[in-house]
Amino acid sequence: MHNSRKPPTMADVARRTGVSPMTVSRAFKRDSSVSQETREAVLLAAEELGYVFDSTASNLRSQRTDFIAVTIPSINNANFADTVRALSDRVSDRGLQILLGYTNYDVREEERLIEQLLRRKPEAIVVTGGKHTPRARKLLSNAGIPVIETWDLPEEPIGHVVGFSNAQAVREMVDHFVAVGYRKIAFIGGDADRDTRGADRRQGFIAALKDHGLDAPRLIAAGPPPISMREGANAMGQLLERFPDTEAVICVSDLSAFGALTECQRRGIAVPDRIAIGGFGDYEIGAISVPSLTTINAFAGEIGAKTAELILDVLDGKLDRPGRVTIRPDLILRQTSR
Amino acid sequence: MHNSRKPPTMADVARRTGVSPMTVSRAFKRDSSVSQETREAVLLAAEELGYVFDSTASNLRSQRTDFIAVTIPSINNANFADTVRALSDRVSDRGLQILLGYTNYDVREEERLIEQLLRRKPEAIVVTGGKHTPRARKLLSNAGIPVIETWDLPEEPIGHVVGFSNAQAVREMVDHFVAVGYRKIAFIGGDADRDTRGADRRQGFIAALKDHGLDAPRLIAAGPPPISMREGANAMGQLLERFPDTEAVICVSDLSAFGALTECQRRGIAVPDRIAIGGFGDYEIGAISVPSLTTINAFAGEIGAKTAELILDVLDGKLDRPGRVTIRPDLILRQTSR
DNA sequence: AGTTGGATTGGTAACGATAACATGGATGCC
DNA sequence: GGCATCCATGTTATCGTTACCAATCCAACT
Repeated sequence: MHNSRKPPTMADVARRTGVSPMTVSRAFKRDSSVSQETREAVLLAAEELGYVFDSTASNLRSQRTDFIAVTIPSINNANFADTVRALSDRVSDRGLQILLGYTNYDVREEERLIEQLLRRKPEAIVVTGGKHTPRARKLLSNAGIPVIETWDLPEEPIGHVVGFSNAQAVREMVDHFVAVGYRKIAFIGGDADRDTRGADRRQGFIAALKDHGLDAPRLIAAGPPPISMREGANAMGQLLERFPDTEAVICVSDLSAFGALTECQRRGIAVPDRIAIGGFGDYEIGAISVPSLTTINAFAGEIGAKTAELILDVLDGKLDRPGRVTIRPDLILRQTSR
Repeated sequence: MHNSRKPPTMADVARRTGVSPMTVSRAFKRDSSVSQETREAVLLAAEELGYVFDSTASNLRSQRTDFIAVTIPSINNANFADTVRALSDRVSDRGLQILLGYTNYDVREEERLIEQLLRRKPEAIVVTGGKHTPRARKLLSNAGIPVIETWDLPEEPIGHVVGFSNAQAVREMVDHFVAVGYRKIAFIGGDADRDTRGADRRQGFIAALKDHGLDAPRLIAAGPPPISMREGANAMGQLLERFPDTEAVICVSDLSAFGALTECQRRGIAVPDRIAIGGFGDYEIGAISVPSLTTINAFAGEIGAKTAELILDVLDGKLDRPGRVTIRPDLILRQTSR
């Protein structure tokens, strides 16, 4: 019943069923023209033989892999996970599979990853962010497949875009904070260059303060991305020591914001009465923590969903020029701020 | 400079370099015997032509894909993400790439996913958990590649195992809780059948209570997995209403435990004085929350690392019989319990 | 000088599915 | 009845790389 020989091929299934290999091939496709009867016979024979469809051969001959390549900065981030999940859910029933890689928030690693992914000949490639090495840009441009940049609004997109302005989103939080009376506002974020979206948020923060004619910005560098809760807590400690009169702090993500909140709790500092806290990303923790976190919802899931739609449209030929889907982040006011 | 023709192949690169396609192929491999001079010439020509190595052809001819297939219940879970990250980091410098899929905590979906992944002809397949449909078991057994079950200690493993006993881990927490004087202990978890590791934890809980001769267990079903913070909070609300005299509660994960903690905070219930809380998984939130969470560290990263080691050993022929790596979870006592 | 051996390169066939085209038979329509 | 049409199936060649084997070259040695 079990043989330790070579695995069976379509030819074997064909022989057993008494049809041609071509018919077996058709039986394994969804919409191809095979009689119901024949298909069932083929699939039965395949199951009996323990035949497993060989994508590698199919990929080469048909020049289709049904892969959608996706790069994210970190696999361990609920925002990006939400995007990937929504994307995956919406393309998977079309037989497309996500081929995922992560860059560790490093454009050099992103370049390597992109090259590696393109060798697999995906049908489309989705990258997080709009900043890339020149070679990465070139690789993407020449790949001959749809390219979608997400989580950003690059000025010179490579192809399609589904994203939002990180700077603008933070600016709106600053506007609100100023409107309700906060003046001495700080920012907790990562080191300058690694996390480009984090850097954009900081830029937006600095620009907004300037527009409001406020103090020189109080910036706390919490270390290389991703900024953990722990690092957010440490950064809050630094902030309280270096700028004790700070009235509000905006953190690069809800994770660091929560860390900052806990540091205040440990020190007996009232939030938001003594200091207000704002986060970014609308992670679940921000909704459930006590007090709950003021934050910005960037609609991570919707980014994935819209990206999926866009990809399907392009692959169906329904969209022949670069698409640009702009997401409008929502400021969510909760208990850590007025 | 740019042509909208067909993408170049190795033959084009060979022609431009003045060598045979075979030599081009060798130039793209790491250790193959090509003179330094030739290799550089080939790679230069390739770059000039914008040639991108075609894995699909390579995969078919060499019968190697360098994929490691991995199934996890959810892409949005820090524990599994840690495992995948450690695994990925350790196999990627050997040129192996993770092919990731998620099952939504459903063995039927797992079966579908496993079949889909096996079609891609991975070098090995890593599955989370030790419970599968009969057909999934058969697919894995017959795949002819190393199979590694993780995050569990199945009694009849399919192949290799890197994991721990979920039941035993929770049992040890119960033992501790009983030792320090808690008697009325509850459990917050998911619906019975979906999350098999969660179900094992509940089983361990029930068995441990019985061994200690305690009350009928106070079980709160928080809904289908994954149990979110919000669901943990709701479950805590239910628990407080149905069993107001409960002294301690063990939650299926740190996320639900944190939700439960916040519910106590909202209701002004002292933790741990009025009720103690234990979690599972040692998520970052448990270490940083105020109060910090008593939990169980299952060494998610180490599971990934050991799995990687095991895979590399098997692929190198250094291990010819099924490996079984047992992880010993750690009980971490923090502020939500005595 | 002749032989051996290692390093480098080339020629040929094959991996296993399917695109493209062809065929036979049943059905529909005037 | 004759012809067009459609459906189910078969035949052939091919996708682009690389395993396998062979050939060449040069240095080192007897």
